[in-house]
Amino acid sequence: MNTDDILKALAHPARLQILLWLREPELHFSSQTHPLDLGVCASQFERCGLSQSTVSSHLAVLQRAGLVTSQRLGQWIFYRRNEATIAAFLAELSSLLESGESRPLPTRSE
Amino acid sequence: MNTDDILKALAHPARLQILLWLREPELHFSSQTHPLDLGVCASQFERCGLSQSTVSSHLAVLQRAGLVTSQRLGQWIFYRRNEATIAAFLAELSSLLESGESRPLPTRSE
DNA sequence: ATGATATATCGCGATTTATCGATATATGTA
DNA sequence: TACATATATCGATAAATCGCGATATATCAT
Repeated sequence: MNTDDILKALAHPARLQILLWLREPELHFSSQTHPLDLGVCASQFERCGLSQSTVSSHLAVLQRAGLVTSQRLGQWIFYRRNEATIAAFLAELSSLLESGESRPLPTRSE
Repeated sequence: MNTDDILKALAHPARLQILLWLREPELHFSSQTHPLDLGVCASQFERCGLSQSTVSSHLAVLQRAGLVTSQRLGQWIFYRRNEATIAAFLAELSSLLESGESRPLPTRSE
């Protein structure tokens, strides 16, 4: 888990969008004929408006950062989020960035 | 709070390093003669190995992203973390990226 | 006013990233 | 085998980012 690589991977709107779409495959990719449990077909992400080759390149960046995994099934390659890496990254980033100050105690309301 | 701008700002090791240094000013900038409550002098960050102009540019990126604020005092400009924005960003990123399993999903304004 | 210090901005070259079309590779089908 | 489909890779161009020195601006001190 390389935090710098992940931050770079997230620093492009199309790549972030892909990760967000993959949070709810059944909502965004219901048109896919194959079961969504396998993942989402690479070609599905061309809906972001970029060409096939560009989308392929973005998926490679996400995969190299460890944010997604892929699985070939016949001619198709299905992509899924790598929840373990995503969770580890969020934990790491929070740990790094969060204020070191001891938090003010919550005030008791009524 | 623009999540995309913040992600881009964090996607450079020197800028991330500056934010991390600013978490504990008394630990990293004890050499500063001025009180650290004011913030940390811009020139202090040249310890990352980059030139004065480059450091100034990185500080401007952090400030435009809302991650730090600055305060002029005489010839010096003191930088501090903007804890509110940092916390809001972390909350937003977690909300966006965390696994959507059995959880209401946020909608994203482009 | 002069000079010194701190920071920002400008201008430029170097590097990286983004994007595309074309092509290569892998698989499936007839 | 030949053809179609899905994806990756290649080559080129464009755009963005990075980094620097030089310079401008603002403030302080004398």
